[in-house]
Amino acid sequence: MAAHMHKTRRTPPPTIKTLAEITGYSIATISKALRDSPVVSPVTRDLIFKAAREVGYQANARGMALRTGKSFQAAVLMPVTAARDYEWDGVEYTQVLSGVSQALEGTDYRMSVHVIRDAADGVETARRIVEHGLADGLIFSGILADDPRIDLLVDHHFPFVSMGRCRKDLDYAYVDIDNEWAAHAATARLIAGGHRRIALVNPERRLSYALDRLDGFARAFREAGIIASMDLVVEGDLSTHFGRQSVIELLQAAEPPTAFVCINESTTLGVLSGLGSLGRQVGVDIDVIAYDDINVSAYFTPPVTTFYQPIEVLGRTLGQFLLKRMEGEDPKALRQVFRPTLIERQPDNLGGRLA
Amino acid sequence: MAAHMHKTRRTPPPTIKTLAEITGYSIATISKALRDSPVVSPVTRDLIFKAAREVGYQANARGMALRTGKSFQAAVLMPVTAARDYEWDGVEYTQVLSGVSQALEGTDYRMSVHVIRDAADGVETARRIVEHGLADGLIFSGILADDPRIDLLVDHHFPFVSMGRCRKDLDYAYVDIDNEWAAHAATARLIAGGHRRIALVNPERRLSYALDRLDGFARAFREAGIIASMDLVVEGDLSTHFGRQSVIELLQAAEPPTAFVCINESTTLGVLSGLGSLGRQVGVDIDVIAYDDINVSAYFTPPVTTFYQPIEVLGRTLGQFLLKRMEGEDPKALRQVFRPTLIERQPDNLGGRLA
DNA sequence: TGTTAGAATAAAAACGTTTTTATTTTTCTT
DNA sequence: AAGAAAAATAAAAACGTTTTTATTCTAACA
Repeated sequence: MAAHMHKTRRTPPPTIKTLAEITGYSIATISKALRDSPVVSPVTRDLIFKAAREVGYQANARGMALRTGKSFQAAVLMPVTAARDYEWDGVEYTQVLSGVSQALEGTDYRMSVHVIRDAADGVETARRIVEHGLADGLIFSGILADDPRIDLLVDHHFPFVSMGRCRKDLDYAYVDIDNEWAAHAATARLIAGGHRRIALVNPERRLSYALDRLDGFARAFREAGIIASMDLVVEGDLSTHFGRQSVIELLQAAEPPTAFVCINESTTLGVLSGLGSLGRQVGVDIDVIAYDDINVSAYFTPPVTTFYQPIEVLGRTLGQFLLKRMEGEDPKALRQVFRPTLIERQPDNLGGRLA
Repeated sequence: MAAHMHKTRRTPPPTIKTLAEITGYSIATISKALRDSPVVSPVTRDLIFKAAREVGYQANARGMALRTGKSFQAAVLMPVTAARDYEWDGVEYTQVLSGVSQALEGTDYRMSVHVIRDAADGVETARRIVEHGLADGLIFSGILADDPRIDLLVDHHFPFVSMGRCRKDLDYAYVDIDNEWAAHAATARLIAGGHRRIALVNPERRLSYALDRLDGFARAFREAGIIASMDLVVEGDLSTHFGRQSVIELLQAAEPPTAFVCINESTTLGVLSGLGSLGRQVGVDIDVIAYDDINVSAYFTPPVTTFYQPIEVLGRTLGQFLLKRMEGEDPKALRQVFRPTLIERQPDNLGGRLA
């Protein structure tokens, strides 16, 4: 299809020196003009810009990098579980990357992705990035209640934005989902539907948002004046397998749950699969409220009530915040907590039989 | 937990010049020694390495980059659909990134991810990467039957490995899944089970692997001496929504399908959802064979037969090939086609009633 | 009409490498 | 033991910027 224009690319790309020759100014003036320095007169500035546009000048990133010590890289730590069998896990990360990349569009920054296998790997990678100047800023998620990466970066005054908050009171920029609120809302909804024995499928407790969810869960019971079913809280990786196993175990309890609050769609699929294999029907024998990562809960049979927050928006905010942070903005001004929206797909009251 | 060692990092990181001062050699000798040049004597080489190890010397990437003109970046083009509603799409890309990153581990290369919204964006991004030297090599997927990116990169002698083959006979490195084989195997299995009217849920026809699948589909019928049900081939994005819609439309046909071959798990979930809403039971009224991206088909109710190929392995191979390609290896030596494995979860013969 | 302050521009140095060229040292010939 | 060849090392240049310092030019002042 493409008519071969074959731009016999033999001329090296124009540099600041090329512009100097064309315009007759020195490279120092060219550099200052291009960076809009006030010391260069407006008329020469325009002249130089025109020339730059004509020859299609693009600043050489390597030259800039060496001189300034910057890398023009925004690094993202992407967690990937080592467990071979749970491949769904981490799936929503494409959305994060997409969002960050959107925010970076049009800037000099590129997005580099560093895959991390576990928490220790994450700290190690963060340290390498800081000490070797592999990037000018960092974005990461999976925040622990006490996250060594945050300590490290705050210590080194390295610009970063975390997706999630730790439980320490430090000055850093973050973007988060209001997990306490969401867990509370889900639990309260089920309690209002008549449920008393509610299971919470939660991540490992060292994760900060696991605690947030526990808090919300407990608060809903407290506000209703009911003893919270803390014995029905299970913790694990967020795999489909884990969801399925949890159901099978919990339903064998002496006082089994009549409802489930699930942390993500992966576990939810497992929960539904487990319920199906035990012959329990969602909406009849049991209610399920989930958290919608990748917008697919509508297709579960039956569709379940979820809380939904498009991750891409978080990603975009992360990127925007990081840009500002790298320009030196106060981290305390760069914080945002998103509240997911409730999508009601079921009455969540076992058809009213519990009310 | 962490005892604050607080490495009052005031000394700048050691450079080649530092090593020169320590050892007494010139920076030229240091550089050559570190790069294992044969002109430097073994004894001084060892001396210099020892010193380097002692002070923890790490070559400055920016200096190297400027001098050599390389960027030490391996770029990956990550497609993200603009469509707001289909968020599952592209989900398996975390596996690709994980694999590539594994291959790059321990090398000087970093992985930079460029998000692309559509085919045109992909070409544009590839061009920018080549012309501005944003990376030393490129990995991308979603190969079109006639893919302008491949033409562009071959033209410019730019190192790349594609995930998928185009339909032109060019010298380039690729990693692919044997889609023709897989589609053939799935279709043949259903034919053997007694099916005659089989639907194929396929991607858009401009994608190279859509054609591969069509070929395999048609071949299975041809080999069985049966007229292929080409009227039951549907093409679209690979969203859950599309899968569901396809089922609903196809089952209204005069001669509706008795079986479905699905391209990925996202569409499969849609297909199952559609079947469920029409009251059809998989394994009873209809058979479904799918392609397993993210290893979650086991949890569908009922579990369906799939072909499975861990994407991470492809990613790792992509990375390994790219490294070799960047070192100048012949692209024709860097080609691999993976055959997925069949995971039988159903008899796929409608309980024998068709045989 | 010289001085001089300020504006505009130029020159030079620096960032950390690699590579080309030059110099010194060692080893081999005879 | 002198000379040449080979081996080892050093010096210098270069990559493309930015920044600091130096120079030139213009205009204002006395």
